[in-house]
Amino acid sequence: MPTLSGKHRAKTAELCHALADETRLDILDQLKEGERCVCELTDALQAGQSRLSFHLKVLKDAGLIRDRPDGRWIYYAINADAVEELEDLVASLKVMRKTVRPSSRC
Amino acid sequence: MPTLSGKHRAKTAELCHALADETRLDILDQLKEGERCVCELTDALQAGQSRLSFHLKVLKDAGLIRDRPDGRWIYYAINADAVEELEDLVASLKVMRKTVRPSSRC
DNA sequence: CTGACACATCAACAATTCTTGATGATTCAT
DNA sequence: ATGAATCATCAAGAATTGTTGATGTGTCAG
Repeated sequence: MPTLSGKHRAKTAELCHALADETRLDILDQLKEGERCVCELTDALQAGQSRLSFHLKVLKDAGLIRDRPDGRWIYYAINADAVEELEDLVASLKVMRKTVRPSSRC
Repeated sequence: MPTLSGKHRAKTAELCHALADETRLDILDQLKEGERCVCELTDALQAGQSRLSFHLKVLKDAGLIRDRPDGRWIYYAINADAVEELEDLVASLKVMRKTVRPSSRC
């Protein structure tokens, strides 16, 4: 339901912003394999703990991932709902007019 | 074909970055109705010509739009190919393992 | 209770991105 | 030719974003 225009515009921009960073794409690529805690991610990607924590927060705020605290660890995983929102965005881009010249006025 | 990992990662990030701005989402929303020249866009959205030119370049560099010079005007339109790339990205996010705990080591 | 571990948060700095106004190139009308 | 219109580009500053190292919080093992 969140698409290009209207009040969802800001949320759409936030969602895309979260995807607009290579470190965060790496994180998502890891999470595709299943839940991961931060220390596993710092191993897999070669990044400092502070840096990963920052990017995980960006992804979480955008709703792309969720966290599940378990004792001393916090497990992160992809949030399937957010992926659906992305599908809606792409779908809305596909709905294009085929008319070539409906405008004027310059 | 461009997904999360590998050499396409940078291009994916660029694509998402182009979508991560409200002004650019507004532009795409306008272009959904068909081709538009810059002066039509400056009218529709309330933005200076210089500012729109900047964002149009970002969208064009990412491959999301194309331009068609015609005399004194330049018409911009959505590039359908880029939308397909976005579909691939979303599709790659949907392919998730359902296993909950394949990892260890912390 | 103490020390080690996993993680978040903060502060300071670096890097990138966005905005604005000015200038330049090209096209068209007269 | 001249002047106006459309658009790109540039330079400078503002704003946002990302990085790094230090510090703080909660949890577990001994």
